[in-house]
Amino acid sequence: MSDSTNPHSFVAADVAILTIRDGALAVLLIKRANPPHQGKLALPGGFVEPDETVERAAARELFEETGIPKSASRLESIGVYSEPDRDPRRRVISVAFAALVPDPGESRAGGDAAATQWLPVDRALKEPLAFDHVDILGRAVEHARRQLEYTTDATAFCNPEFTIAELRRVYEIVWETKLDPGNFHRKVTRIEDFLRPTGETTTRDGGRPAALYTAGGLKRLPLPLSPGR
Amino acid sequence: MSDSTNPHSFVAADVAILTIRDGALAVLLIKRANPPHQGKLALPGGFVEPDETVERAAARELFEETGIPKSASRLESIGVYSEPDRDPRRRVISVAFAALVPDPGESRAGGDAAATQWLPVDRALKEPLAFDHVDILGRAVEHARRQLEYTTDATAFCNPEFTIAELRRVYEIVWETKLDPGNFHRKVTRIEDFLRPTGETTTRDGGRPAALYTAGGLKRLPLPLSPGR
DNA sequence: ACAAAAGTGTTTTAACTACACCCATGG
DNA sequence: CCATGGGTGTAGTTAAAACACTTTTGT
Repeated sequence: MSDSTNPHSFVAADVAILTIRDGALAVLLIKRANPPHQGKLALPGGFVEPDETVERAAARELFEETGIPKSASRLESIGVYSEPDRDPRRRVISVAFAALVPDPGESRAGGDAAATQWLPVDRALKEPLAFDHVDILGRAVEHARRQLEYTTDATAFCNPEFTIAELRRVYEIVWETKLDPGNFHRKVTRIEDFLRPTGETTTRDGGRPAALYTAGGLKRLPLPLSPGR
Repeated sequence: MSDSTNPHSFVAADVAILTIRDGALAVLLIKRANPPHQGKLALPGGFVEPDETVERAAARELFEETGIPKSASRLESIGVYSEPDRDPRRRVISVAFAALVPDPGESRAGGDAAATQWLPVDRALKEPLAFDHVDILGRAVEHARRQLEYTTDATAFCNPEFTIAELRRVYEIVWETKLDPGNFHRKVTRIEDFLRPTGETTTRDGGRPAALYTAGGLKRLPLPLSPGR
């Protein structure tokens, strides 16, 4: 670490809160009330306070906007955005996060609901988002797609108890593919500690009752779950 | 982005410069000349200047300490370290990078050579490094191990022209495994755009002349190159 | 009874492992 | 000629893809 002139910055945490809604990957956006970029859509975010880490700042934003505690989601750092002029008023370095959450439904617990909305990501990416938030969102989506291959993060999109078909739909939507139900079932149930059966069943998806599962302790898949090959 | 009180910080870029030396994964460490942690070993790093991005700051550190330009290495962000008390004197948020570079040999181009040294990572991880640099180094090594599975980053450890066996040794050292030479050869040569044959051969590793290759344009492997399964 | 979704069995196909074997050089 | 590492051939094993088929519910 060398000496330098005046190298201090504002550090912000911006969060792409992703969920699956109406059969599509969606992101929570807020309408900015103040300049810069007043009135534009933006990712939730805020400055990192002197006594908190960037992760805690991101978790705080997540909770404020959705009421979802960090423990019920997957929150991952996806990059640092530090172009000197990315904020027109002053130097702000942003640490970007992706949060994968279950669909919270129409209502949200906290935040000023009027100013927030869920938007399918393919539409959100065409919006003129504030700052470089289009870049951040793009990377968040890319990150989510890859994470599903190598980790158990897909379960973060599901309710605490879910069926294998619900989990499969997560993969199908995020990867934009069709997966064979039978082969998928075999594949995920064979992986040790990925899914923990509850013993309960449900018929909420119609047809034969499906076994319910919760996420097991596994975080990284021993073999990648491939989108297509 | 909400308003807040006094949320500005110093932002630093710290770089774990990794290479393969004497058959082991090694990291470049500097001996700190000034407090805090004076005299301790640390990763190269420095504050981000007002007109540069964190990536550029990391590339600058890399060049200053090794003389290696960013283009000849793989430089990747591996995380943000922001515990409020990680620097005892003031709030410093560090953006950590891993740089994968070919072995530069005994001499180094820039930097004050006396204060820098290469250390095998397993030894470095037992040293009392400054700040939270042990954590950063650990994550850098973990990152490198995973990157080798899914990307073509292994070529960054090799000289511009390398043989397939030299590439194989990179994998064997980083993954601490033995790989079958024949199967490895077939596997990597079959992947489109991974390796570009130069037409030249070398006998520098003994035995039958080996074809020389340069890195192709591919960045992500279509199928993971697995360490063991 | 029928539709719809869950879950299992079976055949085919592709990939990986292990290891034998040949090739081309230096000494 | 022999040692050394480069590279190819090949048989056996294993996993994945495709898809037919059985199971269990709601209506």
